[in-house]
Amino acid sequence: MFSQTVEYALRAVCHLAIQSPKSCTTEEIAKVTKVPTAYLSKVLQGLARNGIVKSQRGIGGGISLVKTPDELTILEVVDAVDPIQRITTCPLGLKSHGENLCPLHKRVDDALAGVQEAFSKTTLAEVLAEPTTSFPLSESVPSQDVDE
Amino acid sequence: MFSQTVEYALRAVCHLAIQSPKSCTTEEIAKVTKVPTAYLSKVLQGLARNGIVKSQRGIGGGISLVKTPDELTILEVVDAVDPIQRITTCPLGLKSHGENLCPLHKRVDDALAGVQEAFSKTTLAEVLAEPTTSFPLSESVPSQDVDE
DNA sequence: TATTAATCGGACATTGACATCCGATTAATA
DNA sequence: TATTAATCGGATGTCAATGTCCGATTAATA
Repeated sequence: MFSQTVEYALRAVCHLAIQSPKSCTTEEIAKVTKVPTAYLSKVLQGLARNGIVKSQRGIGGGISLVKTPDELTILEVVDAVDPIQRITTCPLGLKSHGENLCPLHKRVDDALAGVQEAFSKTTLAEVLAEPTTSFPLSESVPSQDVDE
Repeated sequence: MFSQTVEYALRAVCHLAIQSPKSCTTEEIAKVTKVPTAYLSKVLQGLARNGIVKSQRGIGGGISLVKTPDELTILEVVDAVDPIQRITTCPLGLKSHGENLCPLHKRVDDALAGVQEAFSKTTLAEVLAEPTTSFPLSESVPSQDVDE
């Protein structure tokens, strides 16, 4: 239902949020998120083109978030790599339906709207802050931060 | 987000529900739903394998619904051709997450659950009964049924 | 200025979704 | 029993998503 690319992008952004505002190399993100390095590179290029991350070439370079984790929603990430396509006009091209979707397509579009709504209301910061026994990308919940 | 095949299957089942309990030929369904005939044939075969429709070869044959429209949900149709895959275990294979999804994957799975929930609550009969200015697969709302 | 560490972007390979075609099969009926 | 109307299922084609590889480019620094 969601593409592999969306899953990869979310993992990557999640790691970047954890490390924020530090930048990370593609290599490092790939290792932590278990995404094929070469493909992740393409995904990150997409995120960069759409203003979610910025990239810096050369020594000391890497990828970092453009926004802070509390300003960045899951929806923005999803839409950057694989936009949620709402149904705006009748897929059969029926003239009389136009903007006014028939009940069938209305139900489907409502489902899409629900996903969009849910994703738009969740920031990366919220995902990372949520108290839980399992922490994104990590085998254990980070206890007290050791040091930096 | 939803596959072309899901869209086609919903259209086909919708027409079958309108004609229910009559059976229709693939050719006829294809014409009304504007789906490529040969491909629709494959989609219908899938629906038949999964017990949504039954098919009858030979003269006077065709495709018909197994259930009545008020017993058949959108979810059953969707799941028959392209099942909504919930996230049951950590996609990264992290041992400690197991059943217990991290907040990131929990949000994504919640979105899937929402779609599943919505689709499971809508029957084909409801879709066709809903008062509206646009009727599924048709340019005009069927006024008084002419005759049969 | 040479070296090193990093991303960029183009070419290519693989796979699955979407789509087409057609001979085989099935069933009604003249 | 021959004809006709219908689905079935296998072979094939096309294209986008996924994934790999590598030379070009960029920037820090010794």
